[in-house]
Amino acid sequence: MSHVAVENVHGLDPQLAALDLNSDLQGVPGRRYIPPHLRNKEASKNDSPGGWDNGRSNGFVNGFHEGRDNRMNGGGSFGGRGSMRSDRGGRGGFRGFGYDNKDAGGWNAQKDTAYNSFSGRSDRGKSSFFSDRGSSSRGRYERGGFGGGGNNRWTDDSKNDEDWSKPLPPSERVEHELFSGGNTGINFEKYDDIPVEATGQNCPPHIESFHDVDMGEIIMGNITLSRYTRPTPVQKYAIPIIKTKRDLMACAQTGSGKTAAFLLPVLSQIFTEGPGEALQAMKNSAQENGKYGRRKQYPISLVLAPTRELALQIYEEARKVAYRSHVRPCVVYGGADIGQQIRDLERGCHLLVATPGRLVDMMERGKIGLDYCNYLVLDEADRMLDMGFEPQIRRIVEQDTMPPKGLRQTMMFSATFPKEIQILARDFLEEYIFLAVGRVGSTSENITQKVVWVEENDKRSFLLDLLNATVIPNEVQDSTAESVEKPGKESLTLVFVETKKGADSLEDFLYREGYSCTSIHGDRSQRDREEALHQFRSGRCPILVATAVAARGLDISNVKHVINFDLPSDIEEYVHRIGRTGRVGNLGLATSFFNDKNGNITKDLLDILVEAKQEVPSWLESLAYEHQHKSSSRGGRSKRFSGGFGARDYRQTSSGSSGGGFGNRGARNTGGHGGNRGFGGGGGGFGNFYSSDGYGGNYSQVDWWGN
DNA sequence: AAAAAAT
Repeated sequence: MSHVAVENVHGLDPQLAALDLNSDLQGVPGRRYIPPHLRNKEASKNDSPGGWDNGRSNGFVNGFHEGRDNRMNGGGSFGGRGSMRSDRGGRGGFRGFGYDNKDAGGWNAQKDTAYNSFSGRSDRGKSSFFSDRGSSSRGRYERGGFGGGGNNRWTDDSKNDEDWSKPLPPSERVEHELFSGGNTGINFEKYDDIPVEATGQNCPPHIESFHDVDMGEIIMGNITLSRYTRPTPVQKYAIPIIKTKRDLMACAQTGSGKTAAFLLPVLSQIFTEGPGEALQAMKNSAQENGKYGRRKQYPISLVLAPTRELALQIYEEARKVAYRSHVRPCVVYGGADIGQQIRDLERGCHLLVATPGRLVDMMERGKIGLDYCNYLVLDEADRMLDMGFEPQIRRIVEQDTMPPKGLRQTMMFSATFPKEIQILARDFLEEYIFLAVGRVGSTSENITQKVVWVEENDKRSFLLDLLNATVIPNEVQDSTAESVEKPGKESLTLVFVETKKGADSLEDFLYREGYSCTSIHGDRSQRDREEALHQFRSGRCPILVATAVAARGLDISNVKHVINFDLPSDIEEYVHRIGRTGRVGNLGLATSFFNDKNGNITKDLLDILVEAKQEVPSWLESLAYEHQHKSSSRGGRSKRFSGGFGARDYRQTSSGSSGGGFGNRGARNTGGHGGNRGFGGGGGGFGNFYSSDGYGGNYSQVDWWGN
């Protein structure tokens, strides 16, 4: 479901709307990159110790006050506004935005039709195909098309006998489909001094350029098409490690290019080595089942991810890296029609991206055999190995036919990796190399982090003020001249809440307030989830209200602001959430609403802020100190708790960062909950403009979980 | 107590 603003109910104050974190300093030759925490120091000094800030005229903006050009773009192009809400259950609206299939037989049917018409289309159809492309994602409905690289028929023996390291012929259409998305210009040149730790026997030297290691013709071509110029820090280290067939546990900050760090070398290896035994296994399978009948697929590589949308995203990325190769990537995940996914698998599957539950299902149905899976990747590995997922991972990796560790190559990636999970992870690794780019679990300094004290009852009105200061209502977003100057400058805001119910009600509220918004959480149908993400990505709905489902891994360009309407209860979740902004060298802003309920995260949050060189509100420092003395023992297998074992302490080594956590303990006597936490110049600056609309009282009667 | 992940 998506909400598009009915009208511009909130006037736009140009001065406040100037949040433009992806600012002019980016990409301007000859001008030095200045990280957000170092910019506009003069203004910062004026801030009260309470931090957040003085109000509307100089908050949020990090020194960039240039006004935005407020041009009309006829924003209502989205169809009948009155029907905007009809999509919640049904299938209203949205035609013309990729949902142009009139067949109402379920959303999976759309894939079929899209694919059929797609594949049936000759190049004559190209012009219309190109021209109706808004910004990026052509979307999932063509997946399984030619995108995997062109070998739609593994049964074509003449092709299988070919050298997998040689590229297949190019296709202008596929190329355009895969690579016409937003430019992922990576500004990691500035990060050469980032501390890197690579431990383990015989760790190969890192590379400085993609040309420093032989990844073959296909990969190099696709790197060029993807407009990757230099490897990011994690790629510099992970690529040679993976190329030398080593197991790997890799930790690198959000948005630092982890996906390509494993896809490039893994696919490079597959291209070099060819299908091997898997080919014969598939031929046998085909003979048993009839040439065009059911075939069990034996992927050479498996990538596991914790959410469906992340799996889809990795799959899309894999299609790029596999372009012009013999490797056909597939993706399977729950919530979508399994028959459709099976048919896609049967067209050939050499690299499989999956969520665990659906993969187990596929294995039990005999559609997937992991017997020849030589490459296993756990993305968001700490999540995949925590309590919710660990049994399923063991089921897939240890209790089936996958080659044991030592025979297969196992790689794990995450931005966070609590020590206990690292230990658990060793079960799946052999002679592995531990790689930490930056400190494990730390946040990018490209993200300006703000923590502001907001009582539960004030959250909604505060959010509105925040949005008014940082979001341009849909109707006045420009799409013309300025966009040409700064491509893709849409400003997206991602609002995290703790519960599914909370997501529904907050989206509803924002909709009633006139904002173009949508929401995503695990109780939505898969179709709605993907639709919401698409509406957000495309900028159609520049506000997305989300639960933890969107916290990890999703790479959405133009997310300028992440708002923790509710703070999460553990610091890893916080790190991943705010990591939806400030990606690949861009700047971002993260604002977190903090109150009495968030005591459990106080200490870790403080550590994170200090580590990322962010301003720390003095009240937070005080609370952390109090909390440290108050709570002592709490248990939990996958959590770190209590004082002294904070966020920074689960690096594998204990070097560096001695103390320094509490910059100024003297401040503790400000009294914790005392008056020092003001957020609007002089207590309640952001008044309760909206508190009398009948919803505040209602809200205060429900408990913390909305029950 | 919540979210996620198969049906």
